Amino acid sequence: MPELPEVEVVKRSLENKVRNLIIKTIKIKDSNLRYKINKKKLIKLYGLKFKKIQRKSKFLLFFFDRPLVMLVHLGMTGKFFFENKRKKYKTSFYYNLSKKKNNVHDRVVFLLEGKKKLIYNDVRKFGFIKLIGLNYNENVHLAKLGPEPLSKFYNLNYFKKKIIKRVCSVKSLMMDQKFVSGLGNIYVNEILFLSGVRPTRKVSTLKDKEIKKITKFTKKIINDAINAGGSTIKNFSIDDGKKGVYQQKFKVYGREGERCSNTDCSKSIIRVIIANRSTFYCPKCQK
DNA sequence: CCGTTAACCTGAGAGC
DNA sequence: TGCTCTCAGGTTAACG
Repeated sequence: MPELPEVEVVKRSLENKVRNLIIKTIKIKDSNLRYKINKKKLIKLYGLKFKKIQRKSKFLLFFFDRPLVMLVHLGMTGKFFFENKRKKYKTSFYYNLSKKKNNVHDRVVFLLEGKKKLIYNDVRKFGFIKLIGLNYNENVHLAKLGPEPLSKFYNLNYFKKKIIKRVCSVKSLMMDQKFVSGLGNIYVNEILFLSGVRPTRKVSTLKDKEIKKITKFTKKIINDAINAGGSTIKNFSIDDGKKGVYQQKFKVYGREGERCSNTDCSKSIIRVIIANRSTFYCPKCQK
């Protein structure tokens, strides 16, 4: 589901709600996420108090008043609900479950003090929750991540250095979390459109000027998307006022057959498959 | 090491 | 109404 901007919005939305709350009990309603939840490990969180939440690329790290870290990846459809007596808050990107009870995909429920709840809900179960130590940078999921798109290390020189030995398409490269961490299918499509670069281009053929555009528009789009509250797809209802609206700005993603948004272009957006993912571009504006 | 493909899981929406 | 098919914001094991 979520790429860097959405995970960042979840982090910001959740942090103030759970900070300093103590976990009373954890109910595992379905342990079969991407990795089976180790219940014996997870109950180490009983009695611990939530402190800060950190985001690393598409991962969330929950810190406590003990040296333990809860590592969460939302996969495609993972989301959090926060509930208090009066209200149920959803983090953005609510998958449409309008015809069914919306709690059938609750997987893990953290019962907090004051009858508050933090609920992890995940339709497709591609997300995961793991308990790790403070040396989280050595964790297998985090150790090999490339720089974040907003980092100063993601620039022309880095890009050129990394593509020397590679023969893949620019789309595949940017989806590779070891190259740059946090981008996904939507934002890579959008970045390449604004950069005027066709997703199928082999990285060896990229000109400096094009790489500069790609890094520049990466930062712009990711910043804009965070400021827009991320993108909300298949949304049914968001009741905490934090619904993401960046999807209104999509120029190519999901727009197969529609006219290119550039005013001087009359071509239609086409869709191809790259690395098993839908890829959208304008055949005229993207060279 | 690199690139590609399939697999993991569940539901929505289109077409018939 | 119901069946079948394709698609979905991600990651990674297995293979050449």
